[in-house]
Amino acid sequence: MPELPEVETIRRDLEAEVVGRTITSVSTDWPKTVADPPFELFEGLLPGKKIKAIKRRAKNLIIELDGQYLLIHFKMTGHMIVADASKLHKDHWDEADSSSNLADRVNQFIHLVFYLDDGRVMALSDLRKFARVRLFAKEQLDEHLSGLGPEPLEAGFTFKVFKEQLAGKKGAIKKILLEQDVISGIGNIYADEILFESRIAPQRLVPDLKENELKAIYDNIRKVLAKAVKLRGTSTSDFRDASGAKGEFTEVRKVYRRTGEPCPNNCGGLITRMKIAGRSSHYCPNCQK
DNA sequence: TGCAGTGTTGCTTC
DNA sequence: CGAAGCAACACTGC
Repeated sequence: MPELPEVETIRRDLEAEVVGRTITSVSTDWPKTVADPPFELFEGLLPGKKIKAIKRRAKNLIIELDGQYLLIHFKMTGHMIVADASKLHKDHWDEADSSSNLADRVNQFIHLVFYLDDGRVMALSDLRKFARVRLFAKEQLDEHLSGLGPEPLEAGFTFKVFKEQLAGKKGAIKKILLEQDVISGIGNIYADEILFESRIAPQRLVPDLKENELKAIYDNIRKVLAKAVKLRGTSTSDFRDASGAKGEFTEVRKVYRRTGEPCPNNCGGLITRMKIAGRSSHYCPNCQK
């Protein structure tokens, strides 16, 4: 789930908690988590590396080490936990926590652990095991990120840039908002929320959108994402911040996963779900035209 | 019980 | 070229 607001929440937490620490060792129960280099090499390269900074580009978290960069893409269910090492058992991934709430049983889904020099760990929890970690030199990192579209919350993302990015696009606006080379960082939750706030139906084709409609979408991309960052993300499923807390956008989201509920605009319509480009889209057929 | 559905992305196929 | 399907996994909910 981690989209821009969730990855940014993780980034801020890690920046506060682990910058300046040195990695003492690494451990895994799912070596495929490390895509490059192979884990046998990876685990030998990291001990002794100091964490210099924590950055984010699109939905990627970037941990800057001495001259190298750890890039983590969380895909569907990945997130980072910082805790005292004593909270992890030696065989922590074989131990089920007592909580009945699946997503709170963090230990069970930890697949990669960075032990730190202050007795804590920085751990990747990932129920579905789709997350991937890569270790890069600067040039490789830049190359890896080179195809991404603009960061929607940065000053450079103007209405003019937005329209340039949409030039030549022919598909449904919902589908285009999810394309990371058009705008980076938006996923299924926030695409639905942005279109609801903009009163635009998700299946509307980009070439048919009028200037004022494009402006509404542009404004709401920034408003919705900024609000979600402020509220530390959405936890309709497993997302947790580095301390294990849920994101508060979950409570204020208006359409995502609210199929059948009354429209929050009190228009009398019901939130409807439809598939667009293979993805669930939630919207109010009454308000969104 | 079984199976469709789930936040992402990239690869394959047509 | 684009669009669609699917795979990578594990769990939820109908």
